Amino acid sequence: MLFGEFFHNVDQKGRMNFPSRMRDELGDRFCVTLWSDNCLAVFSESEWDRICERIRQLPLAQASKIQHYIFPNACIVEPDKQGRILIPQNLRESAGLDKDVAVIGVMDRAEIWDKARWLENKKNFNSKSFEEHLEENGI
Amino acid sequence: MLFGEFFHNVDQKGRMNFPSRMRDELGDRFCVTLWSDNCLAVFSESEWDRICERIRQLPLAQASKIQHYIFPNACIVEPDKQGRILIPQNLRESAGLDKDVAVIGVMDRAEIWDKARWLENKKNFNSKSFEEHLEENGI
DNA sequence: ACTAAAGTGGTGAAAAGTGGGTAGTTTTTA
DNA sequence: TAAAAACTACCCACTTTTCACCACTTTAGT
Repeated sequence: MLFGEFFHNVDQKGRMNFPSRMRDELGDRFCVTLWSDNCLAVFSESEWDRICERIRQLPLAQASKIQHYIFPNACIVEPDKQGRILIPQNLRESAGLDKDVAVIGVMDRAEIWDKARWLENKKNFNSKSFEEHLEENGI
Repeated sequence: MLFGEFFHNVDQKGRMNFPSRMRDELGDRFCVTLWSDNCLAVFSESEWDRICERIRQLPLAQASKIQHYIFPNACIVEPDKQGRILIPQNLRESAGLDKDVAVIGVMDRAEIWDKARWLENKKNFNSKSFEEHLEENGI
């Protein structure tokens, strides 16, 4: 289970540290791909297989759109001895990652956001809207 | 079953003592997460698993909002030998915890409030409105 | 009043995070 | 095709943070 909020930065070489707690959870290789809100999603290999399986089961027409979004913008990364990963430039650009990034745990995946964008996003989802969602969904 | 009202304080390191009676009830690891009213909710691991399961079963679009609220603002804590737990900074900030906090038992969960906010909240929920609620809900 | 439990504060070792150098490989360019 | 440039993996050194532990104080119960 992935959770928490961590702030790191991308160095001049394009490396970024990945929170150690999450590395423990994700295994020593994981998949990074473009996701909704133009953030990057990080999956463990097993979780990634599950996603692929779900996409495989979609009708071809619908699958195609999703496939074109996800797969060209996906890669497998392996942290170095210091726990850093190298995000390919096209992914960094797509997600608008510059220097300061936020890594957040979202249940079965992690997400990498530009820090400023993440903080902005947080503001829009407050306690009140949370309660409404809980109610709507009967939790 | 959790009940009662306890007052503790957070030290400079973000540690806070957790009422021993509640520790007995919650087990030796438990989950703290941001909840409604900007307070923190504390669940036993089994209770937490139940909540996660319910969220997992929601349609992806709806689940996403709730996930983004809860999971980045959640953590699993384990009391130290003195019975203290460490609340991450982002949780303390989100819940507005400074020094004095109130821990209250609410049936199947505990809640952690800033003490002043809790006392303020108590004032607004008096005997009269309690009776009205009982009546509204046919209890 | 004495004993045990609960609560508080502080310290040091280990882990995590950060920056940079170097060497080997690949890509670009003249 | 050869030299230059860019890229990346690996390694080392340093700083910062985290966490487990110890010692002491306060509270509660008999």
